[in-house]
Amino acid sequence: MTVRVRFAPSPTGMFHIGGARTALQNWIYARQHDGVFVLRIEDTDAARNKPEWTDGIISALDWIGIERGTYEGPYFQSSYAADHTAAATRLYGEGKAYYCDCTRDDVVARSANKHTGYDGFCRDRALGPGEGRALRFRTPDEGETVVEDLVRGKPTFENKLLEDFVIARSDGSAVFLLANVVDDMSMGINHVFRAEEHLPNTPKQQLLWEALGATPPVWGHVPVIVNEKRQKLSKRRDKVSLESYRDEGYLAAAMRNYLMLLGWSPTGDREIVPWSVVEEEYRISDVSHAPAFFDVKKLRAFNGEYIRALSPSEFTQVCAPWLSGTDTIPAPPWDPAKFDIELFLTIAPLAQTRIAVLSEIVENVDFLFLDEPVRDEASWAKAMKEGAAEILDDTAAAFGALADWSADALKAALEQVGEARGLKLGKTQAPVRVAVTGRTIGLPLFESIELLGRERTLARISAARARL
RNA sequence: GCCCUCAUCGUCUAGUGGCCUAGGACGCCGCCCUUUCAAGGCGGUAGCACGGGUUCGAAUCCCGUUGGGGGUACCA
Repeated sequence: MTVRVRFAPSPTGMFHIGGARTALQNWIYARQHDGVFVLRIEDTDAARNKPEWTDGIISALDWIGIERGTYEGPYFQSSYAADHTAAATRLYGEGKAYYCDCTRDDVVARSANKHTGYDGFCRDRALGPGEGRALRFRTPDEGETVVEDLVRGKPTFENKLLEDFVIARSDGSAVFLLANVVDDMSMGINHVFRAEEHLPNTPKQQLLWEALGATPPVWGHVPVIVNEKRQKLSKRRDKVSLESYRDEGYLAAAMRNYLMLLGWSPTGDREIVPWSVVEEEYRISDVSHAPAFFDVKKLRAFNGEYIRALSPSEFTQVCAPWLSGTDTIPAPPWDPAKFDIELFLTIAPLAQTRIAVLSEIVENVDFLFLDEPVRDEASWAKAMKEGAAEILDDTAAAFGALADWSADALKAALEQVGEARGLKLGKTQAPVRVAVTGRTIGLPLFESIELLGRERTLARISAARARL
């Protein structure tokens, strides 16, 4: 039997990092078993779906390593609507479903408790199809439904506690529970790995598989990812879109590595491992049963390590989008004509160990391409204290007289300026750094000044001096 | 409320009855290096939720308590 897994997102918003994780889990399982990964876009909620979200899903999958062309699909659930209604009709015809004209209010009014399920009011009323009538699946009154779950064992549900749930709306369209099962059946899906939030749906769907005469798949329900308050990541409260992390400058390799580490770890005392190791060692059955917190700080640390591991040319390549801007990444503050790739290439290695996300490259090199350095008032206030004017004057004179405009010579010159006043280099460099780069922190000063050149450096020092 | 589910440092985890004086990583703290900031090196901080069993022996097995999470729609 060929393993067939699927990833079935609905295009209702930006691509969720939790979705990326389940996609990866399914992907890995398929790879490990020489199976097939199917992408199905569940676009049946017409009110909330938008085509652009579908493109977003596909490109996000691409970015994370699930490249188009290497999987089956995308299929669109909306194009199988006829199959869904046919299944609903069949269930009705076989007496496994019945029509119901109760409104939610009716049900609540009869039950006293807002959260009680449907009470079966219409079970034996033998209603036919009609206006305002939804089709409900008739669940068994006895026995239990056991879910075979690769991560959780055998969650067991008492059938009598399963309400008669709606499978088709009054307009005839199938709801998620049914459509999802019908498509999985017709697409030959035999393993379903998804987030734990779907576990309560599983007995219902399993009943549907059986009622439709098929063998249910093997399930695997992975704990959800939570925020610092230990709640499921939500689009409203939390930063969850994969795209936003991408645009901030997280590397796909770091992101996927981190995502897989939520609830799992490779053998040995290691965490940062090549993707091939993950593909080889990852076992869905080893995934932790408890929800995991999405720790951006740790992601950042991972990303920094991945960045540092890049070769110089790779580093330049991945920085490119932030150096010019894209549709979703803001353009840098400098005039594009002033950008000098040679200067960037020279300074890049100094920046590589200093940034944790790629977007930070901009503030590290902007002084080279801007006509005027940025004005960071906090930095100015911190560095331009008493004595700063004299240091700037002395430095301008010393730099101006320098025969050899090199980092070493510049450093020696500034050291002399400091020594004359009994200051350590750490103190002396501060006003100069702010005058030249605009900020109190940044790349190594003398290398930066060497690249900036004598003319621009002296101009900036005197401009700062004039401002004091 | 009801159903399902889970429980090792602040966080992500290793651990599957003796290798545990509970290991690693992120974070945090300190020291070294140092022109700022990083990086790097060294060291430190901190945990088996609680209570009962079972056993010669329990973080590991059982029961209970407490606490957390998910679900409870004619959304997906």
